[in-house]
Order: sequence, then structure tokens, then C-alpha cells
Amino acid sequence: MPATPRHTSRARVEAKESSILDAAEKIFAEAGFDGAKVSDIARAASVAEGTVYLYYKNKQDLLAGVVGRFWTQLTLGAEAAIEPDTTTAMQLEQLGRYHLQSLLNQFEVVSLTYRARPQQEQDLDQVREYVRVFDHIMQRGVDRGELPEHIPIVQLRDVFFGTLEFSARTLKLRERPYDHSVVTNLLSIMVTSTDTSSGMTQGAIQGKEPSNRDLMNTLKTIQKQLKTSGN
Amino acid sequence: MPATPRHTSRARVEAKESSILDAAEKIFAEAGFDGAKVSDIARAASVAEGTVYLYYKNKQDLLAGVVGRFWTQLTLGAEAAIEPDTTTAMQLEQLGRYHLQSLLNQFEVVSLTYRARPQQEQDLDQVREYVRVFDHIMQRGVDRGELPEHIPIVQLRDVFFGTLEFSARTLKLRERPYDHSVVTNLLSIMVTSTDTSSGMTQGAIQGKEPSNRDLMNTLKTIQKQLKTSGN
DNA sequence: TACCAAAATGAACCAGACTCATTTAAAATG
DNA sequence: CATTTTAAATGAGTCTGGTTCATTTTGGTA
Repeated sequence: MPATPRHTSRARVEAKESSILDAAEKIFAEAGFDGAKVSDIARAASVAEGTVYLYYKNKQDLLAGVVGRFWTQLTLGAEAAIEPDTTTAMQLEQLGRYHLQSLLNQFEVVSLTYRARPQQEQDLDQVREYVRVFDHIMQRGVDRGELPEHIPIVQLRDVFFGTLEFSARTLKLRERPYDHSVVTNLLSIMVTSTDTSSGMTQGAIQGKEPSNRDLMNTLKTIQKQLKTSGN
Repeated sequence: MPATPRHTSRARVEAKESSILDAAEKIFAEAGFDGAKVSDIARAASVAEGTVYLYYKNKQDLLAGVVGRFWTQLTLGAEAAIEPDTTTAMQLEQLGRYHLQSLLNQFEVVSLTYRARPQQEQDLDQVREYVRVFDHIMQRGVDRGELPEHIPIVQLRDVFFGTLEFSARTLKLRERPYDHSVVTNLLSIMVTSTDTSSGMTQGAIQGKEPSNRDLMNTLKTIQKQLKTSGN
């Protein structure tokens, strides 16, 4: 089994595995999952058809490999794109830009993610890993006191990634290029809603009315944040 | 051709067509697109395998039929769920609740939407129809003066549907039931950001800084809106 | 060099989407 | 009604393409 070679250099096996993944990614992206033939992928990887099945149990599994690798690389890229020593707002903006750009640049591969059997638990581990980047930024914001204590990170995560994903689709559909204002706008509403007195933070989550005190203070914060996150 | 029957009662043909769709929806939802066999669908519809192909060019096309019908029905349901004579905020909340509930109740069918060839233009006409419900609510809000003149409806639409879709996935993944607070929170941040002086409306869209005047006025508006849209 | 196990191969197999020659049902005609 | 004509339905057979596996090749080891 190539998965656990005893007498062969691990490097060579991994090289072949990744060359198969390269080929698969190319063909899948060009033809879609159904349109891609395993025989084409094998040819593109300069390998016999049967060889593919030494590395991947079946076509689905091969897709999972491609998609998994993509998200793993995305995680690495995201971590590299974020300055560790800047404000939470800035980090969110960096992640947002990076995310939207990646969605647009690699739209086909992203789309394949939805072909990887939904529900099938461990297939999407790498996606979970990726969204954790967001969680870390937010948590750090809380720890540093830049964000309120009980901010609902999980829900804001859905706002963040959901909006960017749909925005990417809209841009693709209209054949528009990357547009930074999408990120800026998203950030502005998240930052706004992130303030302690504006609803999402405490109130509805806990089932009690949000406190509307300290309004003037709130406004100043919003104002400041809007300035620093603007373009 | 059943598509254009000249001598046969249109009703009977349509009845058969919809019984095939029913069967297809059931089998697709149970087994997924790849797992569903056309022969199973034919059997479930009490029809020969070849008959399916009289109504739908191929399996993909059949899926498109199922998905299309789903979104068409969703549009009808949404329009019914919205009171025509209430505030924009209320209507958005009604649409949001309806949308999230539908996503959760019919999760499998919704997932199939992504299997309907992406990019393939006219396949998703019905989805486009559906999102128009949102646009209408917003446009009416603008016309009535409840929303600022230059509010970026298209971008807010991505926030709205993107967030709800991701929230639905999160809830499903964690096996949580419908949670109204998701909608409430989403609404609160959209309503907040909807105010003229808070970023998304004008500034970044037009590429110029948002005006931060009238802050006190803004705050009062936010406060009022939060109150009326709170749980 | 001879041996062995890992790795690779591709012909054969088979599931299942799709076709089409034939049958059955329905409508038109007289 | 009987007959003809046209629409609709059928399902056995074709064909594509994913998957298997008996055989060959390769690379490491003694």
C-alpha cells in the first residue's frame, strides 16, 4: 500500500500522490465532477487508470482529496495573510480580502466542495480547520478587550463566510472582478453590530432585550471603527 | 411529445410529469444525486424507465426539474408568508423566518440545488425569482421612505441569504432545531447597517468616506429599530 | 545476480444511464 | 362502431465509464 510504504522512499510516493491530485484538480475544475473521467485524470497524471485506485478508494475519495488539499492550503495562506500584531478589525479585513479573492480565483475548486458528499463528517475536516482562523481572530479580539465578552462568534462566523460566499457568486454571475468594497461593507456592518449595545451581542442571544445605554459612547466607537476600517 | 400534446388532455400529461417529479424528489432526497438510480425513480413513479426520458432529457435535467419546482413553490410560500401591509423590518423578519425554516425542513432538497450544474444559466431561473422577493421588500422600503435612497440592495441580499444559508448548515451540523434568534440577530445587524450614516449605505459603495454627521440622530434611529425588531 | 515485496498496469467486468424498435392506448375519421 | 392514425409507453439492449484483479514491472536487499 502506498499509504504505508516500508521499503520505498516516502518522498517518491508522496510526489506521485500529489501529481495525481494535481491532475485531478485540473480535470475536475475543467469538466466538473461528473464530466471528469478517471481515465482522463490518469492520463493527465501519466499513470495507469488502476494506479489512481491505489491511492484513492474511488472517484469520490479522489474528489475529497482535491478539496481537502485546497482548504488546507487556504488555511496556510490565510494565516500568512494576517498580520499577527494588528487590530482585530484589521485582521478581519485581511482575512475577508483573502477569502473573497480566493473564492473568486479558484471558483471551480470551491464549487467542487459542495460535490464532496455533504453530511459525510470527516470529509470536511479541512474546512472546519479553515473557519477556525476566523474564530481565533475573534477570540483574540475578546481576550484583548477589543470585542465584548459575550460576542456570539459562531453566528458572526456565519455572517462573515456566508456573506462572502454569496457575494462571490454574485460577482461571478455578473462577471465582475474582485471588489474590495464588498469586504469593507461586510466589515462595517459586523463591526457596527459588534458593539455591546447593538442587539446581536447580548440581547437576542440570551433572550433578553439589549441594553441601549451608553449610546453616545457607542456612536463614538462606531465612528472610530468605521474610520479605521474604511478602504 | 408530452411537452406539447395536441390531442391529449394537458392535465393528464402534467399529472404524470408531476408524479415523476414527486418520485424523483423522494429518491434524490433519500439517496443523493449519484446514489439515486433512474430505475428506482421510474419504479417509484410506477412508470417504465424509458418514460422518464420522454419528460426529461437526462438525469441532470430531471434534477433541474425537481430543484426548479422546489424554488418555485418556495417563492409562492414566501409571498404568502409576508403581510403586505406592515413595516419593512417586519416583512424582512417574516421572510427570514420562512426562509430559515424552509432551509431546515427541506435541507436535502436545498442541498441538491448545488448539484444542479453551477453556471448553467437558466437552470437557476427559479432561484433568481425567489430572491426577487427580498428585492421587492427592500425596494418598497425605499419607496416608502423607510430605507435610505441609495441602500445597496444587492449586497444586503447576499448578507441576508448568505448568512441564513450558513446558519442553517451550522444548525444542521450541530443537530439543533430552528432558532428564531438567528433571524432576529441578522435583522438587527442589517437594520443597524441600513441607517444612512453607518458605512454600507453610501460610503464604501461609492468609494467615498461615509458621512458621520448626525450621529445622535442615527443613534436614536438605531435604538428605535432595535426595539421594534427585537424578538 | 537472484530474490522478494511493493507498485504499477490495463484488460475485463459490471452498474447504471440512455436509446430505440416494438407494443399499447387514445383520438380522429367515416 | 370499426378502422385508421397518431401519441405515449415500454423494456430489452447498447454503451459509457467507474472499479477490480491477475499479471508484469520496479526497486530494494541479501
